[in-house]
Amino acid sequence: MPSGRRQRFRASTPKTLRQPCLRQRSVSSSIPTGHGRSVNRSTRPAAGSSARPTPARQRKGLWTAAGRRSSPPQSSCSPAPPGAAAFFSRFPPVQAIIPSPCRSNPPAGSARQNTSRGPHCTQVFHMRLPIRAVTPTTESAEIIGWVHEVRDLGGLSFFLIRDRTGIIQVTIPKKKVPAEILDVARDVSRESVVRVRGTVKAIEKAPGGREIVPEELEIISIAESPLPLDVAEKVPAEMDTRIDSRFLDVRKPRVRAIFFIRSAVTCAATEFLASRGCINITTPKIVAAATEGGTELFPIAYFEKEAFMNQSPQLYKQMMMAAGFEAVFEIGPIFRAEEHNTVRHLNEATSLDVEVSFADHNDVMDLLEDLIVHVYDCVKKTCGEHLAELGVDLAVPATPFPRIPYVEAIEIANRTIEEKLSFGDDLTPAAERAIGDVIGQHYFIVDWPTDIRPYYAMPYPDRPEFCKAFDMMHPRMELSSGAQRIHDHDLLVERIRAKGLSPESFEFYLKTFRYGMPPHAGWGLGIERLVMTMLNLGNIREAALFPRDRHRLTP
RNA sequence: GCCCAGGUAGUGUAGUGGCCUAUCAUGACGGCCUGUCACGCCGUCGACACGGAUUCGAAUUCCGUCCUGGGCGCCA
Repeated sequence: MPSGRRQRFRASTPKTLRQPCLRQRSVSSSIPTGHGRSVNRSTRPAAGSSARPTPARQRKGLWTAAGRRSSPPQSSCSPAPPGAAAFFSRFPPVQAIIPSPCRSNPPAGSARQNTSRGPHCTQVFHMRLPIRAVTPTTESAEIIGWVHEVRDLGGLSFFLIRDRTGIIQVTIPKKKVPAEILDVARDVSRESVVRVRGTVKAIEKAPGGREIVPEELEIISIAESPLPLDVAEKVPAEMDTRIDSRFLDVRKPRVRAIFFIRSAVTCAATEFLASRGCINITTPKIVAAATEGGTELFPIAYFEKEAFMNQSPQLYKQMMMAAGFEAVFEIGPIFRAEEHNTVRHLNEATSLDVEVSFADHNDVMDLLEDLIVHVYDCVKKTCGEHLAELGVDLAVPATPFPRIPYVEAIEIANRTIEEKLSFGDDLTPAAERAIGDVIGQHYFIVDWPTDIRPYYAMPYPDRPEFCKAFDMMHPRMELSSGAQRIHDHDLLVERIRAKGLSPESFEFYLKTFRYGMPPHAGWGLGIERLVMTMLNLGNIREAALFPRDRHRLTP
């Protein structure tokens, strides 16, 4: 039997040193769990009891604690992310770790007024301080976190405890702490969840200038050993291994930083678009027909009908122009059944889609570049620490982005690439990189040949072989594509036919063009690509929590 | 889908026919160690993807299967 297994069972025995007041608090009567059942708290093993808590019993105790809800969640009208504001309001220094749109400032004093616990806070754990909040001047603290590293020097041992706010050192001078704490410390494995309460000492030698000497130490959830990958990053892991155990991979501060920043990106984009009058919509992801032909669709069984996963909200956001919403946006998943296998493609991606009435392609390009700048600016202002973790020195792009006609773009590319492009070719990745090297910043490619753009792109009236379509490029790759759309019903039908598609299968869409359709324009932007290029990530899978690619369907 | 490269302890690697009962690191376990911060030192543990073939002899060569990474087409 592996030694790790043996250790796990030994560590499951209750080894908790509690103060009398804490004992009292933990033996309250049955409480609602918030999960449709009640759990009697007194089932938790008493300190020093000889009862062996099974892993199931341990989890039960956790559920009890985690499920407790003293009050309904606060309204989400608060500018801060729902839930997060209340949860962190007691610890103002920590708010900085939750990226929030940079224009949103919580009302002064709100942190102090709101003393009720947030929806995630619990009775048992409400004394817990985020690790960030423990400073050299803190007198005593109770923290809960994961065991990041253990260094046993003999008479002295160091435990690094990590939560999402940071890492703190817990120092155990073996001759000075109670034997019960030593017993627990001996059984702790890396990545276990532990609760530590103790005095805080300002020590220059310790990380963050402070450390905790424990008066209580409790294993809340033991981690099996060996770990599927090394969270402390002494040994690297390959992408595949990392995704197999993504929940562990994301515990790495560096990986976590990517997703904190991604959250800031989507929050900032949402806030920006709302401030420009765009209405946040949600459109169907299960659809009956292809949006624009071309890309492959994932078929699904929909009762007795044939259905597909949506490849783009394109048709629906245009329909909302006919609905008179005038400006809409959506951040949601898109599905592409293409069998590509590259570092910049996912089969399930996140798209930020925008559509605006009474606007042309130039108007929405202006909007897009303003959004990019706003998002970069917000990330730079609110995510400094996460950027530092990733070693990224973020430069906010300058506007206006150069707008290069397609014809010029292929000329630029042809100066350096081997396989020359001719008119009517789409840009190859090599061409994108060649142009990116010349331009050196975000840019647009405009005035595309009508033939290589979707049917809904508006041709120029005076030279219909070109259309009012554009791509927005990062020097490394395409981030967004958009266009002014055709709003004339008959022209649209003509273009659908010209693409070899059947207008009949688009009737639900075409119908909206017959009862008053305003001129409109819009674009779609890949969130993973935006994050990938912003943070200079080598693989788009780094920017998706649970990437779906050609071969991966789990986790 | 096409092309290329791979699959060796939990993780990351070395190893191109006998020097391999397989290297190094990390890890786990045991021991020593009171200021570590990738702690250090000693000892122990743990692996050649699967099936077939060639050979006196295969981690190494060949064939097949499964799996993975990257490039391309296409796209965001």
